[in-house]
Amino acid sequence: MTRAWIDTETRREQIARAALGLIAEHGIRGLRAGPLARRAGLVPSGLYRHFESLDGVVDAVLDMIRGRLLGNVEAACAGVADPVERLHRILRLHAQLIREHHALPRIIFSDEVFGGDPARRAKLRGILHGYMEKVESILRNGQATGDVRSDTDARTLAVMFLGLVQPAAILAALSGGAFDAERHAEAAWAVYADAIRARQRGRVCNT
Amino acid sequence: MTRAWIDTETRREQIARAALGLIAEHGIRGLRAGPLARRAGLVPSGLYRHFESLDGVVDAVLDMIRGRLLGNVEAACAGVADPVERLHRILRLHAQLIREHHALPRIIFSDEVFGGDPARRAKLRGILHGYMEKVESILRNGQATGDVRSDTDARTLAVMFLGLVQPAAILAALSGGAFDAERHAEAAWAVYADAIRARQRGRVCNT
DNA sequence: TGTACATCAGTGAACGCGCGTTCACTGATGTAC
DNA sequence: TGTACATCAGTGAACGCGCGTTCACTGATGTAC
Repeated sequence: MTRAWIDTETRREQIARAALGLIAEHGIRGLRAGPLARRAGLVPSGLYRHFESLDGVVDAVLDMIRGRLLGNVEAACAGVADPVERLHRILRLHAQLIREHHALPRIIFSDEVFGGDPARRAKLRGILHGYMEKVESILRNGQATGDVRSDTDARTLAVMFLGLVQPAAILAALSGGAFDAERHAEAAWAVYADAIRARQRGRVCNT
Repeated sequence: MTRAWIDTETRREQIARAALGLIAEHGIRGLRAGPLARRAGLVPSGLYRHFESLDGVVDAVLDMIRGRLLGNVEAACAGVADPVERLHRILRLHAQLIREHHALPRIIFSDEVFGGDPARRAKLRGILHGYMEKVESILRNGQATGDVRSDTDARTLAVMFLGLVQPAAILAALSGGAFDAERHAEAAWAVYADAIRARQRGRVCNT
């Protein structure tokens, strides 16, 4: 077998990507040295040229996820001013992301990340908080301009926003794709957008 | 040390309860024979008098969860006719349940359950589906009586309902309780209830 | 009411397997002179 | 321009630990006669 001589930077990426795939298929418990190495095209012991341990790989995966999430936010906001429209685009991208990487919910909710090392837990919290803060600031912005209702605080609306995809992601993962998360996201969005929009809340004219 | 001679039925319960506690504290990976046995007041090998394997314990825990969830639904519906009020009560009970048993989200999203054995995955799916169907039927009921908007299908509204607590549960678990899931649930409920209620959707009078 | 026996919940020691990680090595790549 | 050498990505074999599970046992409880 001919050895591929690849510099550590791209190897790290390959390995992280392979890890993401493995996790998507078998959960974080499926992230084992053997299969991971094979998938990345080397031998188990070879992993340790590029990572100190498997934990290091998990960290790299988390970094990757953070990047994608924040990338989504930026992409969604680029060239769009309306806060509600921004959220809509974030939601769509998020739903797509989950379709492409079933791994996402699995990583975020895994004990590996959840229970285990406090440092890693803090890291995950940082990621979620970062993402949520973006959403929250968009909402607050909308409240300032009068596009979004002000009688509910932005944080609550932001957490609700997360709730638009999250359960759908789980149902999709459990049903093996039978449940269409993107479709749900779209339908739920209509309700949500309608609910957060500022309007005169009074009696309705039947005319 | 004096041995406690306890019949297998109550032992199974004790063990399942101990498992729930362990999972709450350390995630499903924390469900190991040693600590579990100690917590239940026996020796590791003693577990195998009552369960075939640790997998069996997990199954028992799942059964326990199913029982609690469906119990909540029943309790919430007892003596209440209004569908929206029913949902409100379910939501409150659910939020309480999560506060008392941080384990819940951890189990539901764990790979142990998620990735691993297809049979167990099906079981979890059954639990979630059962729960969701109850919610859905309440919503459909509301649509029939005209209390709930009919322009969105009940399933979508049901999944959204799950989304009211779920992200909150995760944030609470990650923040070690700093984030108050029950409080969020209540605030989010106001928005949700308002959104699902049937109303004339037309122009609004400013009087 | 006492005795014999089956059953069953408990114990500690040991087994064995999976799997992450280490180690000593090989050979390619880059660089100094 | 060729040679010597440091560096670094690769390999296979082996190690070692954690942990689920098994086993042979002990002694309590329930029951038949």
